[in-house]
Amino acid sequence: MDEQARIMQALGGVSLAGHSVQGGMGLQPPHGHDGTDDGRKQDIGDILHQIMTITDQSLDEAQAKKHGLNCHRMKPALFSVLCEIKEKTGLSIRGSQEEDPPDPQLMRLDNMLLAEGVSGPEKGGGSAAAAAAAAASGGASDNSIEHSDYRSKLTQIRQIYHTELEKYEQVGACNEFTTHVMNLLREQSRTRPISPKEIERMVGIIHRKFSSIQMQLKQSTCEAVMILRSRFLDARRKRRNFSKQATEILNEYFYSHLSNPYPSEEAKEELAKKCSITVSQGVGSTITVSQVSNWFGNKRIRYKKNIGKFQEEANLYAAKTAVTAAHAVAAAVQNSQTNSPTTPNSGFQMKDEEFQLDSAESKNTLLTNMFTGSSGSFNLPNSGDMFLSMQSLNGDSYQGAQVGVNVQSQVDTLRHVISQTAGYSEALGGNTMYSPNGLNANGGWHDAMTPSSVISPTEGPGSVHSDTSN
DNA sequence: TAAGATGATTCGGG
DNA sequence: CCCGAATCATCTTA
Repeated sequence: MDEQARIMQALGGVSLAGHSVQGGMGLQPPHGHDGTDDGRKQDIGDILHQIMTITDQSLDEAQAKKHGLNCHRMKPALFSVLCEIKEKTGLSIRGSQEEDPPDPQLMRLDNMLLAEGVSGPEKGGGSAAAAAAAAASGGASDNSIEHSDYRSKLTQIRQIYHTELEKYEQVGACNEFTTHVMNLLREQSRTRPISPKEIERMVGIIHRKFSSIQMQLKQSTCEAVMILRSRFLDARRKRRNFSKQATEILNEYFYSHLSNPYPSEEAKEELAKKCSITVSQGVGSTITVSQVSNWFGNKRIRYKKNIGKFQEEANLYAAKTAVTAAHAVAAAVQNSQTNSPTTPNSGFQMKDEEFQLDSAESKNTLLTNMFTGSSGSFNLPNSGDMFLSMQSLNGDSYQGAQVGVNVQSQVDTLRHVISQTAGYSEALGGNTMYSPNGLNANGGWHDAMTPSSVISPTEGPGSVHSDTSN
């Protein structure tokens, strides 16, 4: 290696200048006055030349020459000179490289591979990978398809990594190579001085080389994992719109609980299930609870941000819900008439007079009183606000009011049909779905408590509950 | 292809 | 941990 080159250089220095070998055993300065010196000089120059050119020759030739040199009468002298040179150059060599502290980068890589479940315990790697994947996904996902995909890819990487690593570690490529080099050095030690320290150093170099290969392996493994991960995350980020039915279900719920659009955990689950059912026949994907949460989060914020934009949608769903509720009521009528035990709308009787109230505010207050037992302490907009918003945004107050009236009358007629359960009363009496009644002056829902135990009118009693506000 | 819609993510607050 | 808000990235639509 470079050391050899250095020695060669030193030897070259001997042949050219000769000063560096002053005092060498039996060797005289090349510029001595003795006639005999010329002959020796010639000799040495010859030998050195042979040595220098030995690498240019074929193996056989070199072998032969090597033997010749080995047996040369000047060999011991030259050898000792080389020893001396080496002694001197050795210092600089030694100074040039030592230190071998645990590489911080290597440690980082190791840690990462361990964390990613690549270099961890062999068999349990799957779970580690899953954990890593779960961590990567924020722990809130159950998209098992992508998980398994990710895991299998990770396993692949892991396998490649281990087989490669084995080549360097367990199979002992490193040791093999080391012994080979040591043999070579032993062989060479006959023609040139090789100290144990030097061998040690050589071994060190080899080990470093191998560990740098290992490092590269780890590095590229890490890279692969990172790429895989980013792809995985990208895939997660890649969104697909929900199916129309799913959106409809969510919207129905949202607008029928507009005063408090915070579905409980169970409600979310139920919605997710419902949406998944309708979705699955279309696309085949499922909607998770967290997706429902996302949806409601987005919906709330966007609705609040621009109520006008959603007014039409709100009206649509209000009407739709009212119609659905009408069916439900009709069914309830039948049920109550037949006194069917399957309908849980048993005891709770709503007084008609309570439904005669026109003001949304008083209605809400009343409902609140009814269900919470407290006097309306929160800040609700009056019905004027509600139509005002429609007016200003639709540019047609009459139309907006008309819709409200239509729904209202529809609801009113329904109200008189039958005494209602709490759920129906909210669906009808508290039919705030087409107005932002739930929003207080600050634009927040938090104060607008709706009657507890709200039941989605589209489903009948006891289906999706959303009561507790958060 | 730009603009708008929409699902997902991130961040700070309670 | 949930929420609102801001933002990102993709999908849809005109």
